[in-house]
Amino acid sequence: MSAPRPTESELSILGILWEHGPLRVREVTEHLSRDKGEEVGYTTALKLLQIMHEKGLVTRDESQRSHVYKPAHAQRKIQKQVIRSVADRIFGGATAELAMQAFSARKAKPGEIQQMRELLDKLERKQEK
Amino acid sequence: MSAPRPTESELSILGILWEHGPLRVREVTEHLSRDKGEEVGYTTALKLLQIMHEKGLVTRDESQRSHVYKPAHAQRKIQKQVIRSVADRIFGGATAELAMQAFSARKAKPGEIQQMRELLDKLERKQEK
DNA sequence: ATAGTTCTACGAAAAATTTCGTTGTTTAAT
DNA sequence: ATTAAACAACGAAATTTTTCGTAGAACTAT
Repeated sequence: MSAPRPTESELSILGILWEHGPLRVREVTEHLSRDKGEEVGYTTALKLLQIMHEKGLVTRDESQRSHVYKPAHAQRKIQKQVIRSVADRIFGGATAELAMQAFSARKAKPGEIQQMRELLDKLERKQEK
Repeated sequence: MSAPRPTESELSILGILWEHGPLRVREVTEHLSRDKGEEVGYTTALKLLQIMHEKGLVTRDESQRSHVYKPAHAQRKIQKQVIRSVADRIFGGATAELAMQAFSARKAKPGEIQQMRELLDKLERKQEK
């Protein structure tokens, strides 16, 4: 029962749910509209969430009249899935290359550089064994 | 005249063209089939390339009967575009986070770790100014 | 109670993307 | 000179994804 690959819109919704916790359709609609800079219809968001529910991409609490949705899978898991897909398509599979491009894509904060250094140290230690 | 955002299939084709140089439709078809693990029709690939040509995603040399296609934009440019899109959707815009996930996605080679260290040094020096 | 609002469910329209069949032309082989 | 193979162009079918309208149930406030 592996999760089907989310579409673009579905990824947007998952992003919203991960960032802003369990949400009702109305709230998802608002976030979606804001992110997109363009009004999104309520039933549009509803339908998307219903489909995602069928696919097993989200779970929902139906105890209240307005159902409350949350992602069915860990953010890390889906992120990794997408990274692999992108890497395979346009980086020739080179995730390290992807990582470097990503780091250069926007100005890094000092904390982020430090964090990356620590990651590198950890990876290196793991290798030496 | 900014490049329209490529679809998934279009990205796959761009990936092939970047990796294997200017190609004819037949060759693209073969790569596509191989990557996908499933036969792709010749006219399917042809049509995609024609559409990409209309959109300005590829250029082609028509001096020979079988046209030769190549990407219209630098690999780096499109890569960055996709990275931003992915980061905004499911990383809350955090490209640094995306980078770290990517680096962990597959086992890094020693050279890659070194390369990333150098990138960090460079970025840090740039910041200190 | 009645009217207005909010919600789910659902089907189907609309739009976007991908796949394919046909046609006519050029090249290659017999 | 015929026949066969390879090609571009094109339209349209097929599929996938997104958007929307409508109906009916549940809740709210008068």
